[in-house]
Amino acid sequence: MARRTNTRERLLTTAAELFRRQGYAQTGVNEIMQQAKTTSGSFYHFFPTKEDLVLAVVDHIGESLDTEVFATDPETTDPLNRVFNVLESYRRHLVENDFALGSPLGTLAAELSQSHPQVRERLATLFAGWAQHMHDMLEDAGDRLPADLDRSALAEFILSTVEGAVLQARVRRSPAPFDASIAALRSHLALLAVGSRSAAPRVSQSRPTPQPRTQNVDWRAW
Amino acid sequence: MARRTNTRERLLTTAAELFRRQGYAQTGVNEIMQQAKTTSGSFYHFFPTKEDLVLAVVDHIGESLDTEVFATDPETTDPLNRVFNVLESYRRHLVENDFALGSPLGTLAAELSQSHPQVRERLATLFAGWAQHMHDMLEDAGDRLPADLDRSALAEFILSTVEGAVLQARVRRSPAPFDASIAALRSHLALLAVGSRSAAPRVSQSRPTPQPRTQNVDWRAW
DNA sequence: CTTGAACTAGATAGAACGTTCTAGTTAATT
DNA sequence: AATTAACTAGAACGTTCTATCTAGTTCAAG
Repeated sequence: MARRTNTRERLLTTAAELFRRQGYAQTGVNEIMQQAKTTSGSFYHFFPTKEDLVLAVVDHIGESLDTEVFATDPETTDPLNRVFNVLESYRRHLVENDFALGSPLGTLAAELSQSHPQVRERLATLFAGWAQHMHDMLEDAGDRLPADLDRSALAEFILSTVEGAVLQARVRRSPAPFDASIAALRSHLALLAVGSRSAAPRVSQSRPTPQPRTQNVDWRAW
Repeated sequence: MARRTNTRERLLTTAAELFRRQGYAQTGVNEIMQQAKTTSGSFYHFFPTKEDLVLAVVDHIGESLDTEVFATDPETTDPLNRVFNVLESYRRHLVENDFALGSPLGTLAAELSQSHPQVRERLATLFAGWAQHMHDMLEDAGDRLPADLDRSALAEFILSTVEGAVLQARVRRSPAPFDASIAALRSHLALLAVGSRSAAPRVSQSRPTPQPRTQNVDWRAW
């Protein structure tokens, strides 16, 4: 039976944004219904409970990780540039929304991982998927990183850093701690690359002052 | 007027733990009252609203940052060891509570930084204080780190990493992503130290298998 | 002993919440 | 045109929540 309306989709995307902006408990089903311009009849036709909705939202986030965050940018062939383009997309979401939006995974994870086991399970899968995507990029870097480097561990490290960096930026309402964190990550990868090659790229240790940037500057640019 | 009972303190510590374990919205004042063995009369005698309580909890967390997390351990004089002892204390809280407790700052920050401006402000101060403490330790490391290294940025980087690492560990219910993140942080500091000295410490790039550890092993041990 | 501020007890109020229910309307299928 | 499943509308329900209210008890100070 083909779907006849887009109400379900409207509820899903509305809820996704509201949850990301203000959390799960702070977002009432009434608010979701109003903003999605529908009523409780439709809401409960598509989602038996509010928890079913958040589970669908988590799945939806999982899809957008593949199709948006980690969508292979054909113009960026350099794997390490792709790594920092992902981080840059987190930064863009922060500043474009005045630090009102958290990380898509992080906000729900912090709030629900204890009380909603099903949500926690799916988020765990998505975190693992995120790290896997990052791992693949690091693999693609080939011999530009040391052969004995644990790329899975490094991927989880990068995930930790970006989640914490978003959190700090949100609370401080400033891009500074985010930028400092990502700059240090750049420095780390540069140092690793130094160790694995004879030609040593220059690594600035001083605080960067990031500018609006285009997509394909060199990954050591900040 | 001297305080005659410890009810206020009981409410405060009970709320602090419950908020950290299950979040602000998930924790009702009834649950706090019951677990603190008092009634609503007392609750609202000390805290006019639930928000006043969480503000007091945040202040309480701020104090315990100074007195517990960053209390100068007199037996650990090496500044870089002190850095990783702090991170180790986060790990201990995680495993000793089966990943049920989040970071004291992180849990409230993720949930309330958008909807409760006063909470957000105080948390911002505490994040800055955390980074300042960390910065001081890095300063204490003196010439073991490069002279031109931005120690404030590095401190914020460490904070980002540990907050994200706790989040990942909570969601995955495993210490592995935490350990991977902290190991990478160790590696980063080691690499920085390499660059600033002639004698190069050995840095293992392979995944660590952390053991229960005593306080004063060398900071490169993992 | 009296007074009064500090504190406690617990019933109850009043709003907000997620959810249910009945009565529809819409549109594809036969 | 009739049928039927998909979907919508919105009032109402029952629960849970924070907060209030009244009536106390306790205890240090005068």
